[in-house]
Amino acid sequence: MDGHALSELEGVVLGVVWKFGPCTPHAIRSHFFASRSARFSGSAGAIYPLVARLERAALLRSRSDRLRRQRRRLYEITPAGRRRLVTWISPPFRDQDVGALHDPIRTRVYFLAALPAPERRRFLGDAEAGLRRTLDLMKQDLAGYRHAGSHLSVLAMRGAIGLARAQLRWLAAIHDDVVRAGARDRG
Amino acid sequence: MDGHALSELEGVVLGVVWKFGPCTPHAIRSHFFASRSARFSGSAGAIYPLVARLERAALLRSRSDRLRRQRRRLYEITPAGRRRLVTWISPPFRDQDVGALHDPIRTRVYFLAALPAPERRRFLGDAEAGLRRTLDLMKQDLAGYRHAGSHLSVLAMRGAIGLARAQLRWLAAIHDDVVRAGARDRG
DNA sequence: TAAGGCATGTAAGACGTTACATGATTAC
DNA sequence: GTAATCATGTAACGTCTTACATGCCTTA
Repeated sequence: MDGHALSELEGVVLGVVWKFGPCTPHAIRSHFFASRSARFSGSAGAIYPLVARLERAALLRSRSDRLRRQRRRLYEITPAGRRRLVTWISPPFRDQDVGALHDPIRTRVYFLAALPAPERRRFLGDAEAGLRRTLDLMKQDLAGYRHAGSHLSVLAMRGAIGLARAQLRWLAAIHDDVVRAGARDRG
Repeated sequence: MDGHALSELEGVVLGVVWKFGPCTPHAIRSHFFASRSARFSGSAGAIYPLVARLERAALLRSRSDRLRRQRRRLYEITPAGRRRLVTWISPPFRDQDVGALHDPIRTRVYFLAALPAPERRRFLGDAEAGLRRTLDLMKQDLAGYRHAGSHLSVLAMRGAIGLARAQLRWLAAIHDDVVRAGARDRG
């Protein structure tokens, strides 16, 4: 992280501190708790060592603070951190960044011939139900961001919603094929 | 992995061995090398210990083999492994499986106000170019799967292509907003 | 007064990756 | 003959998760 590239989590944390700082590590964690994406949990064991690392690299700086009698530490981004954030965001993109997205449902579809036809039907039904729930939650998030005037969060959320809709369209489109698929030949 | 749930990589490997087995660990690795998804690299340091683990858990069994004078080990799935695969594929899905997909481009969009407007334009242009390249490659993969008669691979690939198209539509839709966005207020 | 949110951290472990080391076989 | 591919593995490391430990503050 000193000479090397930032990890995905390091980049996001740097971005969060830039966008919402000065803030406590706990506040940073809250963003991950609130996120629909399960990529990172925002666990203490990840965040506290990470901000310490970023501070040692002079990308963040911190000061002690006190809220009532509650001790806490406020982090903010440094000019070097700001430059590093710009580099992290900017092209060129790595192949993995613009490559195929990872989708656990799709991964399982590759092996769906391992299930008997009724189970395959249940698979598709449950996946659709789960995606619809997620979609509803994301629509609520979207309304919240709109209300808060978080312009870029609104745009990003539209992307996430577009992906969920694409997943749902795909499930509907392949339904008949899947239920009939690969009964004897492993698909 | 004995009493616990299978990791994503363990599930996929079990599925690959079921679908293409008996096969060598090297052949398993090839599937990851050929995959458009960057979730797993198929590194030797992941695969060889993993198949050994699955064999200890009696989900795979193996036998020594020889191709010319090349020693190798062929793995195939056991009945217990087959049952475990079915469980791994089947609902109920975890929240993370039907939650928002992780998309590195979208992650960066949250912080796009950190870039000046011309850089934001370049960001969108490069992302679009990268996604189009991926899309083209995936279309070739699709044709290959069709030709090979890999029915479920065709269906899965249609899902991946649908997602890439959704990403491209999203980028086009937010273009004007992004370029104007959050010049002073961090978006 | 109990529950839950705010706040900071550490320890152990799971799970990957990168890099290395070795050797046989095939295609140019 | 030499480069690429097939083939098997190990060692060191990075990074994140789970679980634990502690304490303050607010609300019901």
